[in-house]
Amino acid sequence: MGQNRPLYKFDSMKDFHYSTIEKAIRYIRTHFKDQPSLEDIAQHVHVSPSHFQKLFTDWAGVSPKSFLSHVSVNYAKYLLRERQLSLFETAHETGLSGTGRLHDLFVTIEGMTPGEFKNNGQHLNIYYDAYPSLFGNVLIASTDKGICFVHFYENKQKAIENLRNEFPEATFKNEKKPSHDDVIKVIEGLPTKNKINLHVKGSPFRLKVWNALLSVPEGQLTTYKHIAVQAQSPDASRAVGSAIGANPVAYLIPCHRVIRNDGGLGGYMWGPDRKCVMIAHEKSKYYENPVTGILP
DNA sequence: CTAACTCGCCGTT
DNA sequence: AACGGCGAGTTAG
Repeated sequence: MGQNRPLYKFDSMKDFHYSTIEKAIRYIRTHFKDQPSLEDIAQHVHVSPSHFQKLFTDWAGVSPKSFLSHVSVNYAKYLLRERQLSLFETAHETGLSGTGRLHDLFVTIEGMTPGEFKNNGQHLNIYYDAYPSLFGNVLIASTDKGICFVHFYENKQKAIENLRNEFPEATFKNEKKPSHDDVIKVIEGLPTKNKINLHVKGSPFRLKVWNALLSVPEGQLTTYKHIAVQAQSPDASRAVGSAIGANPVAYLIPCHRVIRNDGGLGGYMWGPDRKCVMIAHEKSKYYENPVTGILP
């Protein structure tokens, strides 16, 4: 399984890696029934098989062949079945044990005060910068109370615009902060030095939903319905969907760990492919080969 | 037995 | 009043 292995030698390689990997994953998802060979996949992403093999293994920690078994429609269904057996216990027991690599438990939400909320961020200093990450480029921003914005992006200017849009009256400084590095660490599944604070704005209902998400451990899945129950609105699955979609801090509030009750992947703000990659990658750290024997 | 469809849910804009 | 990152029940194959 090998966790904690260095994933890259150079940061600048990350983005190239990710786009190649994403392309490969997309190919695998749409062709999984054909069980494409290493050659097939490598050819599709225009890389030599041997190079692709290395690239992929460096990125994921498992070979493409092993990885293939993670990504399929049946995979999600399988997880769902497994989840039904033990979700309550595992989520709660593991969630509170504090052992292992449950970074999300170290994340706490501090809602914005009504004032900050209403003023659109007036008198708020916001420090932001763009970073490459395991799952593509991210724009990270923080106030002095905590992280307030994490968006994956294709177009940097657009992303910055979204950020300004979120807090129209705030003062922005293009400046790196130490807390930003912790965010990257979490995204890469590595331990962080410090506890991470979130400083986000949202209605009481949204905060409830986001808090519920924080109790979903890394590598596990839950459903919109289940979150609705936890938020004490058991019939509000759909509203939960919108609330999750409005999550301003990607990955830290793990909206990628929520799938449909029927086993479907569900939507994702930053593309279903990316969601699928995240799920598969997290899962691959826990099981070497979880679905052997149940593929079609 | 699945896959598509319908219709109800409920917090936001 | 309309619109979703949804779900349960129903129907068509």
